[in-house]
Amino acid sequence: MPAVSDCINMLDSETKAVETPEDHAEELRLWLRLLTCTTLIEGEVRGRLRQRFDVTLPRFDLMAQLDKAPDGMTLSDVSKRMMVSNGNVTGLVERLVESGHLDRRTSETDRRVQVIRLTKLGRAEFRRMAAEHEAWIADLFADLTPKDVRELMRLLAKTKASAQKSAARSRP
Amino acid sequence: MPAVSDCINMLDSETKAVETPEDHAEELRLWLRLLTCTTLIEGEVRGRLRQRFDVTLPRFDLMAQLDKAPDGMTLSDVSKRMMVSNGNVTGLVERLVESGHLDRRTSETDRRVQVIRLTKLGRAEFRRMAAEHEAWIADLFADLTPKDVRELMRLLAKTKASAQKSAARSRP
DNA sequence: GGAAAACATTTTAGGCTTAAAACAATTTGG
DNA sequence: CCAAATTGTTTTAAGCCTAAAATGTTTTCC
Repeated sequence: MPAVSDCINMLDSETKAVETPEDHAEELRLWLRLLTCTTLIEGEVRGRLRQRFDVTLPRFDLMAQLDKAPDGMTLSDVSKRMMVSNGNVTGLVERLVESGHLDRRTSETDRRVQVIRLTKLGRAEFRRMAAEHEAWIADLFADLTPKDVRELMRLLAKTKASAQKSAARSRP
Repeated sequence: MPAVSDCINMLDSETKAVETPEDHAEELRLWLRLLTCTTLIEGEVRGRLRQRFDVTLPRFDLMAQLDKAPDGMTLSDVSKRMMVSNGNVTGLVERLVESGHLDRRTSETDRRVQVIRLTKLGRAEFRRMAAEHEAWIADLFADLTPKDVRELMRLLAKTKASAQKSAARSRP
């Protein structure tokens, strides 16, 4: 039979991970910095889009998706690509159809599906905005060298893969 | 007097930046990847907070700010730290006071100012959530080596500085 | 001292966002 | 074939978020 002191030691050692949890302060700081960068840039782009073109960022993002898909996309496609909820897309599309930027029609092969496309107006306006938008992004990242950009791309790819794995683990 | 062909060449050369704009596709891709990473992680954290603690991410973020400030913060401080609008904070605080997590009082030295603090309940609940939250973040970044983390920190610091400079340029 | 500027917060109006439930159409498997 | 599961979208209820205007307070500076 172990002595009392042994029991205490065993307990301490067994529960160590709980009592003195590992230090993940670095990862936490990294996450906060990542979030700060994104929030900063996103806010800047949002403001410039509003001031310059009187358009919201979500509308711009949706149009950007459609610009890459001349044959149109389904609402589900858009929702997955933009990583937003289905209901969100429904509302966004509604307003963009209303303003004449989007064309929405029910698929002829599957009546559940709505296919949306940019209208001529929508495409023209998007192209005009996209050109300036690209210049803004270039300016926001202007202090990064090409090497910095490559390195960030690599590390963010790794981050994305890591996060996706973690997300998959959390819902089997 | 220059020949016609010279005029054309001059025109081409002078308008080159407009006609064949510089290629900033790399920066654009970087921005999209940055945004994807953040959205992915943010969505994951949001979902886990909701499922595990029935709390929203903005509430958690606000409580995190206050946990670091035992003497409380003004609404403006919070608004700047969280990089959200003033009105947004007003609403968030209202709901957290309502639920008993926050204490709000008018400053005695400046009657414009509202000072908010975590209540005992608020602090206890936050600490409980924060412990798990830190583990989630560690897991989401699990595939990054310590060197990756350091390098990302460095590059994101550079990115933040670059974006802040660009933002300052755009509103003198 | 008092008008004007600056500041902190709230209000307003509109849009964005989500999760969950509801609905509609298609596919699947007995 | 047809009931059950799946898929695509919309609806609902609640909360988040912003920009701009409004309100109340303090500071500045003639």
